Amino acid sequence: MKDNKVIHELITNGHLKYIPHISVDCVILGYHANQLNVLLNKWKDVEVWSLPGGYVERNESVDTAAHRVLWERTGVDKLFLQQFYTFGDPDRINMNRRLNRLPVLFQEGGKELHNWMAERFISIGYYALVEYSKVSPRPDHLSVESRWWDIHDLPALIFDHDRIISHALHAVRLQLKYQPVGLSLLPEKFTLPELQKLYETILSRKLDRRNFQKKMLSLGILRRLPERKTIGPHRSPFLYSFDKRKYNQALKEGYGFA
Amino acid sequence: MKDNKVIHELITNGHLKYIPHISVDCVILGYHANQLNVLLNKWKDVEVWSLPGGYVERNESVDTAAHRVLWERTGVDKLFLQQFYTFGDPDRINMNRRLNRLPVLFQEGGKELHNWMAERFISIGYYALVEYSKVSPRPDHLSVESRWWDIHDLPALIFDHDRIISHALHAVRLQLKYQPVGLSLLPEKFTLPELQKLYETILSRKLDRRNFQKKMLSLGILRRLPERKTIGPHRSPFLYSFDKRKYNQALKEGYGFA
DNA sequence: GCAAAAGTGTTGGCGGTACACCCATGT
DNA sequence: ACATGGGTGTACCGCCAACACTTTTGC
Repeated sequence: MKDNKVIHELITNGHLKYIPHISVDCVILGYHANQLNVLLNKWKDVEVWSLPGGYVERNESVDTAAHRVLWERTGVDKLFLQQFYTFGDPDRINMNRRLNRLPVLFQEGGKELHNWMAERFISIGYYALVEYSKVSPRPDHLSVESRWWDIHDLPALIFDHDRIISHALHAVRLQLKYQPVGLSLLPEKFTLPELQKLYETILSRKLDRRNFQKKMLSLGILRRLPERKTIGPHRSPFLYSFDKRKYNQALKEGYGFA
Repeated sequence: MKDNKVIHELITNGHLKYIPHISVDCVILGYHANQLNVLLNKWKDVEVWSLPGGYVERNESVDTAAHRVLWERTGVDKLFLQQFYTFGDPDRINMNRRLNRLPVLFQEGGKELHNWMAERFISIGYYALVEYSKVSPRPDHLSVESRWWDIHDLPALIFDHDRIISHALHAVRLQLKYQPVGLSLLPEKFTLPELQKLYETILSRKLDRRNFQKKMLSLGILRRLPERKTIGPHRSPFLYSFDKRKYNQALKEGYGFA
C-alpha cells in the first residue's frame, strides 16, 4: 500500500530529515459530555495505543514541530500549546513491560530491523486544550485508528505514555489555578454553569456555584451577552463569551484561582 | 597541551559517546553576601561566558547527565536539581548577535571546522541551588575559567543563555511559593533573619520580618536549636535547622507561600 | 403548582499585611 | 545610655468557603 511506502521512506531516510533521538509527544485534551478526553492513536498490528507524536525537522523549532503534529492529527492550529516536561529516561521505551516488544513496524520477517526509529528517544511533552467538536482525528501513517479516550478509562499505552499523560494533567490543573482556561475548549458562546462543569472536570472535584460565578466574573475576562440559552424546564442562563484581549492578557500575567 | 587532546577527541569521537543535537545546561545558583550568584564558564579565546553544560551519553538518563555536569563543575552531588524547560529554537545558537561568531574551538586555521558540536542543539535546562561555600568551581575542558557572577550583573553570554537564566530565575521564584527553599543554600545552622535575607534575595523584594517568621514557623519545617548566634552589638537570634523529614515532605506536597 | 436549575446576597473564618512594643547586646 | 537589630503580639482587611432565598422555565 501507499502507507507502507511512506513508512519505508521514513525508516530509511527519516534520519536525514529529522533530528534523531528526539521526539515530540502531544497530550491533546478535548472536552465532551462532561469528560476530559485525550486523543490517542492505535498502532498497526499491536493492541497498543500511543500519544500523537512526531519528530523535529533538522531546521525546525521544537515548538513548531509540536504545532505541526497537532495540525496533522487534528486539523486545528493556532492553539494554546504548552511545553510541560522533557522525558529523558533511556528505559522509557520499555516501561510498560507487557509492551516491551516493539511493533511489527520495527521488524521484518520476524527479525528485528535496526533503524533510527527503534533507537532511544528523548521526548518533549506538550499539552493542548482543544474544542472537541472542531477536531476530526486523523491517524498518522504509523497508526490505523485515532480516537478520543476518557482520561479515567485509558487503554494499554505504549512506552511511558501513561506517565506523560499524568504529568500533563498535573500541569493543566496547575495552569487552571493561575491562568484562564476554556477559550479553546468551549464553543464561542457558553453559559457560566457550562464553564463551571469544565473546571470541575479538569479539577475532578465539585465547586460551589455561587462562589465560582463571583470569582470568575471578578476576573473580568468574560462578557455577558444579551442572549440567554434555553435549557428545558429551568431558568435560562445567560450566555457569555471571552473577552479575548483580556483573556490573553490574563494568560500572560496570570492570577490566583483557588 | 593535554586539554587540546581531550578536545580533539571530543570533537572527533564525541558523537559516538553522546547523543548528538542534545545538551544539558545547568543554572547553578549560589547564595553569598546577600547576592544570588550563578556559576559561569569562560570560553577559550573568546570574551564570552556560558552556563556549565554537557552532553547526554548514549545510554544515560537526561537527569543523570545533569547531575553529572553539576558534579563535574562543582564537586557537589545529591542536590536538588530541577528540570525547568527545554530550549528548542534552531536559531538559539545565534541569538546574541555580537557573538554569532563561533569560538575558535570550531575553527582551524581560520576555517570553520564542521563537526557534531557545531551543529544545532536542543538544550534541556536544569537549575540547582547550592551552598556557595561548598562549591569549588572547576572549569571544564572547553573553558579557561569558572566563577560566580551576580545575577544582576552578568557578562556577555553565549547563545540564548541569558534567556535560559531568566527562565530559571522565574522557575525558582515560582518554587519558592510552593516548596521550601534553603536546605542546600544555607549552612546547617542558620537564623531566621538569614533565611529571610535569602528569600528576599530570590524574590528581590523586602519582606516583613514578623510576618515572615510567623509564616515560616507555621510551616513546621524548622527546628529551633537551643543555641543562639552572636552577631555583635545586638540581641542574639536563635539558630534553626531544617527538619529534613518534614522539609522533604513539604518539597513533595507543596504549600502556599505568598 | 411543582421540580430543577440559575441568579444574587450574607456571613464567618483564615491568612496576609501593617504596625508597635519590648528585649538583648556591645560600645 | 544608646543604637541597632531580634522576638513577639495585635488590629484590620480581603478572600474564600459555606450557606439561603428568590426567580425562571416546562410540564
